Amino acid sequence: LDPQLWHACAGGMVRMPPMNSKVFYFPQGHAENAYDHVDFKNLPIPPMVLCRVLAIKYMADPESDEVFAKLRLIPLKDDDHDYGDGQEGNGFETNSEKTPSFAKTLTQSDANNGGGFSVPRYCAETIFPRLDYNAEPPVQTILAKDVHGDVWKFRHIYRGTPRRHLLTTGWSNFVNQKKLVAGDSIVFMRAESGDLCVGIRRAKRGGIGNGPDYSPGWNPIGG
Amino acid sequence: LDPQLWHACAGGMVRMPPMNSKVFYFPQGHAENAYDHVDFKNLPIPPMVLCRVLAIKYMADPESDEVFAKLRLIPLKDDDHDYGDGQEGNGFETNSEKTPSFAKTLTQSDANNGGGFSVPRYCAETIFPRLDYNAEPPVQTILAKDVHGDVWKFRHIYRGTPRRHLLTTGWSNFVNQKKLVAGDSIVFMRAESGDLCVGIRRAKRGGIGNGPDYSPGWNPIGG
DNA sequence: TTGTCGGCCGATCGCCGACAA
DNA sequence: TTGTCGGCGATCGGCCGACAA
Repeated sequence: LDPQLWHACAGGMVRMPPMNSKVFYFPQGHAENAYDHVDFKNLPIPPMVLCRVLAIKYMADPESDEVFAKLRLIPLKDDDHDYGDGQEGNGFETNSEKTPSFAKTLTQSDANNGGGFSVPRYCAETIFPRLDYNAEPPVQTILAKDVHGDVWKFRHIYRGTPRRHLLTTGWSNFVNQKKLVAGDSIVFMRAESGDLCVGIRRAKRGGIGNGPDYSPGWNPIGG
Repeated sequence: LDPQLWHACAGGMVRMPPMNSKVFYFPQGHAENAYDHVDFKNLPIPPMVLCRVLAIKYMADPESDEVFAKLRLIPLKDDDHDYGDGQEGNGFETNSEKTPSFAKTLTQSDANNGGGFSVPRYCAETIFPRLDYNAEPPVQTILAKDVHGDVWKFRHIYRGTPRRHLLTTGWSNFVNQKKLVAGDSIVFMRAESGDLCVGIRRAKRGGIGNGPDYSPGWNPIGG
């Protein structure tokens, strides 16, 4: 999976350590994420372990398209305090080689069957391929690659009074295949190759404050 | 799973040994059914083992509804030749306590989306609940339990010129849910309780002589 | 007796601009 | 600028008898 698309899907809050950098590994935090609750109090496991990042694998769930990463870590000896070996950055990757991307939380109208997708102007003008506004109506076919490399086709049209950008034909198929509902988010990104990519973020369900009422809104990524 | 429905789905060619009867177990035949090919030539396993049937479990695949059975066998000593202990029948169960059942291979018209199911007269008159032919048109709702105990609802009508029995509303839903195609078979059976039951037999696919051209036809079971 | 076909009617899908937040 | 709505035309599902094998 392309790291750029991975970061676009993960969102700006997610930072990854650079290769070969040093990180602290928290066994109990890891366990509590994977299981319900694990009591480390009586186990001979240190609360944190200084490690070096040997490998990073950017991945996406084949079913839900949700992204995650696998890190290969090797523990460093306690007395291995060579903080300044020059090879590594101390901070996180800033993803500053920014590829333009855009996320929008789906409204009821976006997710409704029989509806299209209302494309925020910023996304259409910044991320999508140039549209010929002289045509009547201005319309084009959009191809977008998802995290698995599958290509999705959409009809992109600029119409209505007042004028707005819409995805029509192909959109409802995408919603159904990906099982998207209002509150989920869609991510568009223009890769360095020029290809358009599409990813999704599922709304958190069932948690406190994550009821059926979602918060619609849009967020330029890493702005 | 009701043994009667199981036998109706399995078909008249399938006979099961009675409980406590003696059978020969063929390890290599078993292995070749489960795997591709197993070479027993250099293994210290006898070609057949005389066993006693301790238990029979009639089952159906949760996905495909296809039926199969699990037998619990215990090997008998070689010198255990008490053939005549009176408890057991020597032959197979004849399923002679016959519950009326009927199987039909689905035609293109049966399996087509948007079509109904053409009910052979014999099936409608022998298996289905009595239809009031004085009504205009003669129509009733049919409930049929599948191998999982799930109940399916069909509209059974007698119409057309010349008159014939059809399943309309509810049929295409059944076809889609069960992923039936032309060439598969459907089995109707009236249980001792009076309940109507429905099972399916998938057409063998991919084997020699099992091409897209199926052999339509109908077969009263155990006739 | 029953498999297949064309007709036809109603439901649904999905594209549209109007309108207002 | 964009979320929601009602309108409406096209498509599809699915019930029907005609007809012939």
